[in-house]
Amino acid sequence: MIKSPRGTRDLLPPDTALWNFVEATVRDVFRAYNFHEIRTPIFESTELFARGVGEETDIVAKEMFTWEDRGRAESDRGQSLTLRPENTAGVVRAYIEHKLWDRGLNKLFYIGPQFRRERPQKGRYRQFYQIGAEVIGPAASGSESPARDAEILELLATLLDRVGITGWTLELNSVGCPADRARFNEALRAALEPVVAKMCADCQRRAVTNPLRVFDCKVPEDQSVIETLPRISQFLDEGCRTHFEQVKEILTAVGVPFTLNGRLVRGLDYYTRTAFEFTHGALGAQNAILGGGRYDGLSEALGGPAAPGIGFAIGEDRLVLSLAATADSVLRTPDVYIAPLGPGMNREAARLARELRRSNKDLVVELGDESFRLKKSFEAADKLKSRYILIVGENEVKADAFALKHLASGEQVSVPRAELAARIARH
RNA sequence: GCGGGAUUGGCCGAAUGGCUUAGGCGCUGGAUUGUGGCUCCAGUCACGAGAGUUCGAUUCUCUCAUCUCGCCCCA
Repeated sequence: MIKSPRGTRDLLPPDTALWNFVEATVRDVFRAYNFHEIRTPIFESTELFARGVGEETDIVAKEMFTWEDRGRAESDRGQSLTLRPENTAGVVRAYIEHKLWDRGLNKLFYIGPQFRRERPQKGRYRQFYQIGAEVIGPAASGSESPARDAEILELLATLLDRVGITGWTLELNSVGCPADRARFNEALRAALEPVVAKMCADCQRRAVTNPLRVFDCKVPEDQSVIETLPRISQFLDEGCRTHFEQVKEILTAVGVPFTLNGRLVRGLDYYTRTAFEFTHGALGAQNAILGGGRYDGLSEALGGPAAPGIGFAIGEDRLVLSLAATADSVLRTPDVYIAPLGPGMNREAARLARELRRSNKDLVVELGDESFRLKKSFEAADKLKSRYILIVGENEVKADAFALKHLASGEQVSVPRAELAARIARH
């Protein structure tokens, strides 16, 4: 049997109803904040990710699905292409390519699949879905303002509430500018040198490869040492410090709760200043339901104009996973099941179905078959959880009035053809 | 890439070195052919793949695959 590739999965009903509910709700929220949708290709030139995400990141170094194009045209042949492992680089590429700043488009959102070749786990797949948004534009558009950071975070709090996620935590930090980080890294290495020998094997490795990651350590014995290490907050320059203060002030003013986490560091090279994560307890080791931050230098790194930006990506798989609601609760069931009774009734049933659907586009109409015995039609209507069953038999056709039965109450009435749609509609 | 745990029918879930091997849900049909949801009856569907041990394996061993929980990293 051919199975779906490792780390991929089929989403089936009723789960798809839950996914659609999430996406519809999210679109509503984005609309209220005046964000507009962008759809970028699911594969891009490999160079985009190498430059945009960072050569040294795990994503680029070992997790991308990459292949070489073998097109006929000289321009295609040999080009290295990659399934997108995240969507920010693609959005910024499009921003530069189409000069979106000239069109006043600076608040964009996307929903779509991303690909990383990782070991699958709970809430981690090789094809996974992200819902993300970016605010990007020339500094004159206000894109650098702490007000944008706060608005994004407030939007996220609203979004999670609307979707029905309870018990989330917003963790907040500032990772400063590249210059701040360089000085911090230096100080960190210096501070680690005398003590690293006492730490766990992972930390000893991190101390060499990427000192920032020492803060991710969860080994209890190492915590006391980690507490003594310098924090990024001590290395922020005046501009970054003020920026972060203002973000916190606005958040407090609008009433979005947050926790400062001086140990929060982001994995991707392009992040600057504000960094954040929303976590949820029900997710095990992958407790981050979404992550994001500011990336003021990304556009320039990709050859574009200076364009400060801030964005986030929600792991949609993880979001759905932490939803308390069951898929059944958002699954729409039929309003009416039409039961053609006996030979020749399919035609009349089809006409009725068409009339009902045309007269009220919100009605969900399920059509049975004339070969069914009436008992079987009832069973089918019950199984589908239809609200009404509409019987289409010879008597009804003669009278041009049809037996309509409410299945839950058992109440049955004869309804003239012209009144059917109104009768069935939800009140 | 590295560890631990799993892998029984459409789904959940027992037992067992040989004697069809549960139970529940589901699905199909029936209990006299224009009225269901309850009940009853009948039917339906399996031991992840390969190799080995054995007279014989779903049950023991090994390898692989997949899933899962961690590490790494991230959404």
